[in-house]
Amino acid sequence: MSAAENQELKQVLREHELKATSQRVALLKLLGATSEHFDAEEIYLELRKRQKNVSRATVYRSLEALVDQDLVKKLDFGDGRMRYERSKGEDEHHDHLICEVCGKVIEFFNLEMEAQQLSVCEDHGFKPTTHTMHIFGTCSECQSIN
Amino acid sequence: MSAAENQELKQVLREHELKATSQRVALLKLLGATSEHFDAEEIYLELRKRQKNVSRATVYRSLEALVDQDLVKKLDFGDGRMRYERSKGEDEHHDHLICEVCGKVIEFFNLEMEAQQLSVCEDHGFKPTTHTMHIFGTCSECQSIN
DNA sequence: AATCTAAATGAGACTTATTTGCACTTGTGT
DNA sequence: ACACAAGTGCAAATAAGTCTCATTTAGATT
Repeated sequence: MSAAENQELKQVLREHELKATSQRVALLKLLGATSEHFDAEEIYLELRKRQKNVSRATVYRSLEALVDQDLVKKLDFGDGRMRYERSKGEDEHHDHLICEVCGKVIEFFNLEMEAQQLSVCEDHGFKPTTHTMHIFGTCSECQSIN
Repeated sequence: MSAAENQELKQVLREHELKATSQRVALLKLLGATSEHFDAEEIYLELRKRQKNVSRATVYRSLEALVDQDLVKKLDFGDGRMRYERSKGEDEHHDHLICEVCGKVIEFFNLEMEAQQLSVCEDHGFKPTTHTMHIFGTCSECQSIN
């Protein structure tokens, strides 16, 4: 259906020196359509449901390529597999609240905190490249269900 | 040699309803003697060097038991294997600066940052249990070597 | 439109980290 | 000393991700 969107995604890929294969377009479309944080296996299964020809290897390789190009972000929630999300606009960095009950992930950004991080790095003469900040706990909904 | 330390560690284990086996004592002793962050394989190899009878399965199972009892902390530096460190005194929480060049891990604690985290949680009606904050980058030594 | 070629893909074998099933061993309470 | 649940060792099993290599394809070239 969304032939226009497809063209757009192909263009994005080409701008990043990546061949615009149907697999990559489908992958980008999938990640773009949701704010969920899929793991590689979920992506693989979902793509299979939609278009037959994708392999796990391609999912992994495409994800790596897209992460390299900052089109996709790779997240580690500490449960043994990586999650992926479509990168939002430039530098739209955020951290995560992760509900241990329902698994929901809430994104947040806090300037003060980022500033504190830089200050800590300075104190140690440390030059930061990236960071991960994950707060685990119970989200408001799961608290009330309780 | 340190018969006294051994007794002490056995006591600690018993207080946590864990049988004080030689393997667990050795494991605790190893982790207690250093501020390094070992992975399971390193622990396994190191214990083997010291006393013959340990298996990987036991290392993993013991670590799990010790983590459950908060005697040991399990850390995820995002490189595909878990690291372990002996828990320090009560609530002696800290976060990590991780050098991507030499792999060194620097621990830090910043009260402001912890406060900010609580404030973020409050904003979202989120009840936190734990969090991980890892800053990746280049440590001062690796910067000067450069 | 047909052709060319480096990049990408699929299938499946492989690796690495961790878990599990099960028979055997060992702390520890009595 | 004894009994038995907790703990252990071994090897086989998973799980996530990587790699090899033969085949396909996007996209540049004619």
